[in-house]
Amino acid sequence: MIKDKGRSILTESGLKITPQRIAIMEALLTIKDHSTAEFIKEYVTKNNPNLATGTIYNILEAFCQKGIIKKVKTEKDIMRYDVETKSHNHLYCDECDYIKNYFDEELDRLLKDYFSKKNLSNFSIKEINLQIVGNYSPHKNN
Amino acid sequence: MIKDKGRSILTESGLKITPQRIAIMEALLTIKDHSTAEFIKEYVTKNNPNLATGTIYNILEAFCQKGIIKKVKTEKDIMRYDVETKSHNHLYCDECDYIKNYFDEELDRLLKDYFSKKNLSNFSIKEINLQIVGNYSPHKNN
DNA sequence: TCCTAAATAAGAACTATTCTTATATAAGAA
DNA sequence: TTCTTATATAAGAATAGTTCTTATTTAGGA
Repeated sequence: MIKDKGRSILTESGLKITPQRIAIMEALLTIKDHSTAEFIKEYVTKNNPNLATGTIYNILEAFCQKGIIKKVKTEKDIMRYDVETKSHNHLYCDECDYIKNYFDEELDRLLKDYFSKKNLSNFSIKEINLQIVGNYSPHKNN
Repeated sequence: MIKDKGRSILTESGLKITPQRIAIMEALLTIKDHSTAEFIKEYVTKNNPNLATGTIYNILEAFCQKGIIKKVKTEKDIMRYDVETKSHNHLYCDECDYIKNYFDEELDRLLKDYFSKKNLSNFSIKEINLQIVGNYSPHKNN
């Protein structure tokens, strides 16, 4: 069950287990898609009407710092949060602001090999994000 | 001269030539780096103290639509504007919020070839942006 | 020179996010 | 279990980058 999965992720992270964190964890795992804070708020406040907006941002930030989720920036400048931890890149639709995960191990390897050959002076690489911008059809909105 | 270059870019674009547009064009060409709207404002208002903030955004937006410049978002979520039109990717420093252009034709070719082989279903690629996030040293701030 | 659509100035409005402070609570200690 | 205390949360004010509104000005064609 998603609730148990969420709870165990929290336990492993070392974060205090609170109802708010469980609710947001559950929302992230259920929604799956790259949710905005606002969408998460809508989802979560159905059952937890008093959950404050600031708390949502606090919790999402805490999850980011523990590596449970990752921030993804959209074309339209709103932060979205990604629960997928497996290495992947993103397809950005520039019309509907939808982001789709793009898994491609071959591509990952290609890039990794490429940059390990290169030596970027004065720059140590932490991660490489490939934004594939284009047009997703049919459009999805959330 | 930069002023002439700016003016001729404007003429080619078909945009009306106004003192404000010339000033911003000149600023972009002089600063070169990925400027924030605020930095451009500071630069431009030295000689044009009445240039309104909204006008700067309008003009930058107009330039973007004509393809003269491109928007680039930083790690800290502030919009920056890039005058470089040659194909390139970006090095993002996650500490000093500096963005450096990264030119690499071999990489461009590699990616282009890779995705022309692939067939992403329901998605037509317009452009591929590689964000190379890491640590730029020494740090630059602006 | 005149005309008109387009551009600008000024500043209010907006919105995603962060901050502040008082209150509540998780979870280890006794 | 109850107590303790550092941590988390609620509520809403504050912030900041950006957009919007409206009156005024201006570029460039007629």
